[in-house]
Amino acid sequence: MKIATWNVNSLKVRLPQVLEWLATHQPDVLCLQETKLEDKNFPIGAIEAAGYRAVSSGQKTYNGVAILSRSQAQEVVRGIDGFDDAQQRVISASLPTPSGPLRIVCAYVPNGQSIDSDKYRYKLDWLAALTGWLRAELQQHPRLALLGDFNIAPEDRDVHDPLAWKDQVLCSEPERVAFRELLALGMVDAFRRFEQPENSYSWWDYRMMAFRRNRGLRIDLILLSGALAESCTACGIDKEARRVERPSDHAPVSCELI
DNA sequence: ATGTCTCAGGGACTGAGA
Repeated sequence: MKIATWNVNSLKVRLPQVLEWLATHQPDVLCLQETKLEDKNFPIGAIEAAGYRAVSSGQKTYNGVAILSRSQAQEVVRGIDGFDDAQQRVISASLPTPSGPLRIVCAYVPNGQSIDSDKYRYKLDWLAALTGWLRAELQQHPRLALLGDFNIAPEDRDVHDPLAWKDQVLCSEPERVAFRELLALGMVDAFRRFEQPENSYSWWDYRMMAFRRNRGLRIDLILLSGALAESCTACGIDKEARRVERPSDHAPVSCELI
């Protein structure tokens, strides 16, 4: 089965591109971030017409996450248990598979703005809460995949110009330490389990012709629990989705699970 | 290189967030 994640930067604007991508790539699961829609405005009709179910946790203007799936999502949970957060950034659900239930956690990690911002402190607190919560979730759901926009480039090879980005938000050491705390739960970065092209990124700033010059960062990730990582046979970034008319600034990332 | 895109408020543009 194929599971995927995509920061769409407004589902209202990006709906045609999302429907096109679903039709072409036929994922079993697609996690969306930055839907920027309240649940009552979610385009459920168009999604269902495309053959998918959807659960969402949205708000007006900012943030918002959703899980699209072929089969009906079960045990849907919104947010991080024990972390009071007005921002809609996490939705989780279970999906039946032949190998047993698959737990999907769709996350939109705070951007942090800059390392001297109060939003950066919020980002680090948020990541600590996510990690603590996931430790318990993994006990409950051993076949767990965490997909989303992490707003962290894990290593220098995930950055087009590591020197320019050194100690900047998305690349700073405290963020990378927080990311490694997630890995320490036994999670595996699916993308790095396979040989990949050099200079592989998932996000490029709209400005400065960044995409055309491939000046990007790899911040959209799929982390798999140990049990699931064994069954992963491929992982890749779909740069083509960044070449379409009116693209998101992010490209989708997907992986294959047996 | 504060250079693009999206959204809300409010009825043209500005500011916020990314």
